[in-house]
Amino acid sequence: MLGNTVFDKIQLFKGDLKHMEDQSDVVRKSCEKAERMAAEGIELYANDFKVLNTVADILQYSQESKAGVENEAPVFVVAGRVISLRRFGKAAFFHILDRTGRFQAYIQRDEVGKEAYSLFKKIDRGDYVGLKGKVFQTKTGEWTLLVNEFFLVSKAIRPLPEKFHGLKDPEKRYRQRYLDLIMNPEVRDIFLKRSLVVQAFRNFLIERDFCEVETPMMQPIPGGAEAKPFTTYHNALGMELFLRIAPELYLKRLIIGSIERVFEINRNFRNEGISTQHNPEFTMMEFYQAYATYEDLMKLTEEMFVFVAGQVAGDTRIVYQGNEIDLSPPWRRMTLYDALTGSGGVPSEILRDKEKLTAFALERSIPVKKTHRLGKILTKLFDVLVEPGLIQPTFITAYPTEISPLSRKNPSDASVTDRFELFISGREIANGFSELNDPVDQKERFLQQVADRDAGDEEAHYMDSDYIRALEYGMPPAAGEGVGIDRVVMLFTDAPSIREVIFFPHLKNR
RNA sequence: GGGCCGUUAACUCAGUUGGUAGAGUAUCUGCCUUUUAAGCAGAGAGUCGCGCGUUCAAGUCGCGCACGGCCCA
Repeated sequence: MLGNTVFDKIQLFKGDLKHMEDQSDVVRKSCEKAERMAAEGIELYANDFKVLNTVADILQYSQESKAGVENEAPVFVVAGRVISLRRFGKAAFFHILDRTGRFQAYIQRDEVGKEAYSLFKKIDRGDYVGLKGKVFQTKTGEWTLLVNEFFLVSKAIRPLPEKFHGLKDPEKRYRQRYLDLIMNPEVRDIFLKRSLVVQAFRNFLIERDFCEVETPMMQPIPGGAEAKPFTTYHNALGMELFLRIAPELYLKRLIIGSIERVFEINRNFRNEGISTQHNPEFTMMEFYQAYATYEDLMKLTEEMFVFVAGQVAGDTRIVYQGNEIDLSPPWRRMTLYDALTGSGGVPSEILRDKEKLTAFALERSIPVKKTHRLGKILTKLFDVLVEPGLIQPTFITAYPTEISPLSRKNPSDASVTDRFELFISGREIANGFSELNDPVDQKERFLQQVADRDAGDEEAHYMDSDYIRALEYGMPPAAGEGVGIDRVVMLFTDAPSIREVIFFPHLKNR
């Protein structure tokens, strides 16, 4: 069985850990060196060094102090990883890295004493050390910690990547992200910014009385989006489960449960291709607000992005891959039909003619299947002909009802829904709509989806009778929206690939 | 799924028309108490991604496969 092979691999891995014979020469020698140190009574992995300061504390003090006051200077107690090392016999310069940054230290035998200095001589780049001392300025003016007491905190037995070129190979950067984070400061900045983006979205919604919740990641019926799900199996329940493709139907159950403003920031899973724009698991923020319409949400979205931009970039103008993007509202709005006939160049007279539209698409080698209904063909055309050109923030509205099975129909034209998608830099960033709260209409929409699925559309929605029943208890009018967090982070960090904003993007097994 | 490119020491990379594998960093030894890719002298370190083929001889040529990157669908 599959399970056995997985366990076999784990056993093999344990074996590798026990014996390091097949390691490289460098690692083998480091292991021997560490063993010698341990044999001398040196604690390689002590856990009693009490850190009192960060690199940021020292930097702040240095910036505020003036040269020549070192006598009254405070003693700092810091720890960090040695990331550079320049030895001069009886003295050395080195930089340490902690969570707040990097700082230079200077150690002299005459300052720390012979015993501590002989320990220091056994230190390698990559080791964690603890330092006590005061700051001073070197000849070149760099603020530096003059080490008065020196401790080994944790020994490394693998060398860090080369100090000047660092770690470049993208595959190694993703598989060993910790090395990427140590060696490439800009990578650390990207992920710190990601944390700020998430915090900003969260604060914005909490400020407006939204309640943050968590709904199932494992669902008996995958719903809320058109996508292929991952499947899994629960042994005790004896049932197949799906990793969620969207939280939508659960969040709307909470709206029905009178949590009238609700949001979730969490992972979705879609069993589809991997590219610079797609990871199998990605972070989505969805929020729902009772008594709001899709027009309210477009306005809210503009305000939200201005807020996030302010928190993260300090400006509503950002540069993404060479394009300046201006997030200041109001953003352009146009219907899907206008976009297609406008920059899309589709003749308006064929927009509702499936035959002619299919021919039009195939002429441009846009893959359209016979099973596709009109709405789907329109979006395929949009994806190729319009989307890449939507650099500045743009709301596209009035999506066909047949491709929007959870959206409320437009009151004056039932063929389209009160829905929008937000595009920035040629990519879909958000999707929102007035929610369909009529259980009878919803059931009919699901039935149509089931028919599509039977006709071979693997991405069509499933019938979710439990959700219909919830709607039958009455749901207030509401509007909801999903925001692709990874793509927003890409915008604010100028990242060309989604893999640059996800710590551990999925790769094939080695 | 298709096309192009890549995979050589722990890291970054050279490697000519096919002829016994190279550099810098890192490691080890010695010297060096204000360096910034510190410096000087010496030494060790490789399943050239994997397999098959062509050849007297393959890191190099051919075919297949694996993994990765970019582009296209």
